[in-house]
This record gives sequence, structure tokens and C-alpha cells, in this order.
Amino acid sequence: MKKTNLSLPSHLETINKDDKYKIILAEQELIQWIEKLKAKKIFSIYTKTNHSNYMLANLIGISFAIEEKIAMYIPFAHDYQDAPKQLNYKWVLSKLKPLLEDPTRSKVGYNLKYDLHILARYGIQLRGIQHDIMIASHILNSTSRKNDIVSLAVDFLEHQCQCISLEKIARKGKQQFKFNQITLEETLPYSAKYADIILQLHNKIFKKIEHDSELKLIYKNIEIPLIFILFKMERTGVLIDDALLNLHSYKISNRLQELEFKIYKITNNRFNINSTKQLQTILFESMNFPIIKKTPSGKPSTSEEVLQELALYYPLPKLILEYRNLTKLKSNYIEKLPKMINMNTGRIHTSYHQVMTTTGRLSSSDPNLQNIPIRNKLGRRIRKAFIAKDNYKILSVDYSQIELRIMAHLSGDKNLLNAFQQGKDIHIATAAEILSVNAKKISNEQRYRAKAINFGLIYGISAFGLAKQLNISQYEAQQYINRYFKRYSGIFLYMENLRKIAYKQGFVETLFKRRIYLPEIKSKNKIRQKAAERSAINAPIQGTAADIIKKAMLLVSEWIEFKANDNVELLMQVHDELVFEVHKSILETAKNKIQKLMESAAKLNIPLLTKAKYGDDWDQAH
DNA sequence: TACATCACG
DNA sequence: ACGTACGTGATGTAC
Ligand SMILES: [Mg+2]
Repeated sequence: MKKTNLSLPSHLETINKDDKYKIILAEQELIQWIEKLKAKKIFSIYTKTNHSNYMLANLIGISFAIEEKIAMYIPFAHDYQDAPKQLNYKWVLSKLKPLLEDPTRSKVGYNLKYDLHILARYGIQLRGIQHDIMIASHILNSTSRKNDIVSLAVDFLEHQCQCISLEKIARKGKQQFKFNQITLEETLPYSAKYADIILQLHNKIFKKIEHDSELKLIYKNIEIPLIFILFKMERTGVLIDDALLNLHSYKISNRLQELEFKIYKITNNRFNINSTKQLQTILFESMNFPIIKKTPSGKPSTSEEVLQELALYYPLPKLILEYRNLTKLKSNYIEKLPKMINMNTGRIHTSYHQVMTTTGRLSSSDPNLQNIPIRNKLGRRIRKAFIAKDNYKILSVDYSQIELRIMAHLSGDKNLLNAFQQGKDIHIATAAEILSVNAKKISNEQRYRAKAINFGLIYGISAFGLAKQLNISQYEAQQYINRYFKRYSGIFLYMENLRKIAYKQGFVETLFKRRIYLPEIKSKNKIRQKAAERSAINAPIQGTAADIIKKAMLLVSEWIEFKANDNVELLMQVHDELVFEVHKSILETAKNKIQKLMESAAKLNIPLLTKAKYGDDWDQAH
């Protein structure tokens, strides 16, 4: 943008010629290219930015490909010394805007949710998102960890030399995010190339998805439309009461000082309580506490489970537990969340990831809003900091026992289906069955144990795990499991069959036929093979729940768009829960409608039920 | 960067 | 005879 070199350096011309890549520096060239883009059924798009945070990133340039090997790059913000004069970005974007916003012009990209954010910063609403190769490759194999563009190019395209150069560039990109300092000579071969590769990859990957009509439905009808929904959720963000968090911060700091003082008094030693290594020395050498459990690397564990047990005999572990609890909440939430508030919006903007889990669940990061505390008192106080804007309230709607219902549906077990059909308290019903006792006589402890069994089943139950969870003997746990499978024989058969299927075909499926590959199912290592068997049991259940809530998000978003715009915003998804910001004038309407929509997201052999509540904050909404 | 720990569903 | 609960992300420490 500084220099006035109108003509391209000769060595750049050479690159252009070889790869048919074009660098756009003149207005007329862009006009011509826009016509080329319009002439294509689909084109690929790739945005280059100066930041990984979507709320802060600015465009450095943008590239497009229309056919294999035919791609171009429009730089606007390369400002290294002697950079050639580049087109004015406002002018470029004004020319591209109609094309980018036209829903009838199909686009393919890599992680287009990011491009949506970037373009939104420039007042452009990207429409016509037809394909996303990041998501497509995850649909094909959710177990693979290599979903980045370079790895996909290595897997799907057989251009070895191309890939090597790309890897080099990628490494450079990781080290430094100063793309504006990269010269055009360096950038052209890969900025345009990324667009080229995205288009080439799309042709390969989508062909594989098309082969399977059910995979195609998940991809086309769930995942692709979900991109825009997640984009909106991220961009909307959630309002945080940082004054409340700061107040807790102050109180907790005081309590932590007290705890430190008490701990040092007992141990007669000032040490870093956060250091597991130092704590190990104190507990198991100085204090001579018995070693209850070892970590995978063979060192004595100081985990909560161990400290709980030691706390039965000594006063110190209880102090450590409280210290741990407080420091965790302090650093992860109370101190972290206020720092994450965006200066412009005053809200927190998480990132939802569509391709980070094997089962099809979403994940959330920066910050993670799917692990906000709720299980203890202080945790719920943190949750109180999630609030609604003036005249709005927080509405939370979550599925009731969705995973157990799915297990009943998938297995077809008569007994479990019946229990749900009759609207019974499922844990009481389980306890009554296992113990052969009338449901009215089930105690709290018996219900609690049955609940642990029900959870265990979803995790691919083992006597060891259940015994540990309930603090009972392995023998006793095995008795429970045996009695459960006797009463719910359909569940037993379902799980046996799932192990067989997983072994035979190497993958399992959700209700909607999303695939989860289990490469370890044939491992010679028995530990790994057993772990894969448990995943084989868990994945269809967890994955079906993920599919269902994604469908629900689409249904609800459609209703919001056409019937409740400006009055309802979808803010968060926490696996079986959707959280909304709702105008006070339509709280009851929204609550009822959203429950109906969520409950209709899938037709199972038993009803799908939700619980809903609203309040001033996320805690009140529970 | 690996490990241990712990927040959530 | 093995040594295990399923799926995530973030933190602080130690190497
Ligand atoms: Mg629930």
C-alpha cells in the first residue's frame, strides 16, 4: 500500500504463469475475475487474516479458485517495505459484496464459520455456503486428528512436492502471525494455492460423502446449516456481570490466604500447594500418609479421590481440597471470564468447534462455556455472572435423560422403553428392577446407586468403574450389573451386538448413521481394545444425542429468524441444553415454543422431554 | 511440551 | 491376566 509499483515484478509473473495463479493488483483484473467467478457453479474462497481471534482479525487478503489450478489472490494489506501498490480494500470488498452475499452463488471453503466472522467485520454477510471441507472430512472420519488443510492435501491429493512446500509455509504461519509482513512473492504460491487446494479437496471429499445417502443428509441438512447458527451464537456472545466476579475474586483471595496459613501450620513447611510434585513430597514423605493410588506415570496420586479418603483420617487433606476447589474456580472462571469480555460488545464470545470430537458433539473454547460450574455452591455463584441485557432474561431448556432414552430406543429393550413410556423416575425404576423391590420402597441411597449404574451403562459399564464410583466392592458391582442385564436383557443383547458390529466393520453409527471409526477395536493391546469396545457402546448414544440437539438448534433458529427476531437469541449449547436471551414480553411463549421444537427434533419410540426455566441469570434459569 | 488435575455433559 | 468407566478444554508446574 506504500509503494507505487504498478507492474508485477518479473519473477512473480513467472509464478503466475507456471501455476496459473494470478495476483490481483489492478481494478480491471478484479472486474474480469468477478465475471469468471459468476460463470462457475461453485468457487472456493479463502481469507487471510492477521489474527486467530475472529473478533479481532483483519483481512490481509482474499483468494478464490474456480477450477483445478486456476486461482487468484487479492492482497490489500501487505505493508512490508517496497510492497507493490495494492487495491483499496474498501473498493475490492464493495465489488465482491454482491457476489459474496448472493445465496444462489455456491461457495466452498475451509472452516467457513471463520470467514463468516471476518467478512462480517467488513459488513458482508457471506451467503451461499454450500460446502466446507473441514466439516466434510470430519463427517468421513471423525476419529482422524488431521483435519487441517495441509494434512487433507496429503491424504486426498497426491501432489507430494506441493504438499512439502505447503507444510513449510504452514509452519511459518504458526510461528508468526504477521502475514502482512510476508512478501507477495512468498504469499502468492500459497494464498492462491490454498483456494486451489480447497476446491480440489472439495471435489474429492464430497464425492465420497455423496456415495452414502445418509452421511450426505447429516452433512447437508445438519452440519452445513449449523455453521451459520454457530456463527451467530459466537457473534452474539453472552453478557457477563464482571463486578460480581470481581467481588468473588476478592473474597476468595482472602479465604485462600487463610487456607495457606492453616496448611503451612500443619505441614510446618511453606511450599507451592499448586505443585503436585511438592504436594506429593509433603503428603507421602513428610506426613507419611499412605499412598492410595498412583498416577499413570507411577507417582503417588494427590487427586480429589485420594484426598477424600485421606480426609477420613487426617485434617490436612480437607484443607487441600478446599484450596484446590477455590484456585480452580478462581483461575479458570473468576479471573478468566472478565478478561475475555470484548471491549466493543461487552460480552464474551466463545468458539464452538464442529470437528473436535469423535462422537459428533460440539466443543467450546476460548473460553470454554461448556464447563461453567454448577455442581457446588460457589460454582453456582459463578454461574450467576451469566446475565441478560436490559429487559431480557436467560432461558435454559435442557433434555431430560436424553442419553438413557436414546439407549432405550436404540436397544429396543421392552422394559426400559416401558419405564420411559409410563413417565417413571428412571433411576427409581432401575433400582426397583435390580433389587426386585416396589418402587415406593426405594431409598435415596438405592436410587443414587441405580443412577450410577445408568450412567455406567452409557459409558460401557465395567465392574471396576462402577465399584470405584460407588465405593463398593468389585464383586458387589458385578452383582448389580448381572441383575441389571437380567432385567434389561435387551440392553445386554444390544451391547454385545455393538461390540460385534464394531469389530466386524471397524465403525459404529448413530441413529442418523453418523459414523465413528474405532481403529483400536482390533488392537492386540487388550487394554486399548477394551477401551475401544466401551467407546463402541458410548459413541452411538452420545453421538445420537449430539445429532438430535443439532437438529433442535436448526429448528429453533428457524423459528427465531421468522417469528421471534430481535426478541430471542440462542446464546449457548451445552450438549443437552440450549441457553437463550429472551425479551421479557415473550418469555412464556418462547419457553413453550422452544420446548415443543426441541422435543420434536427426533421421533423416538418414546417421548423426548425437556425441562425449561428462565431467570435473571444462568443460575436462576436452572 | 507432558503431566496431573478438575470443571462440565 | 489384564487395569478400565464415555466425551471434552484449561490451568499450573516441571522438564
Ligand atoms: Mg439434562
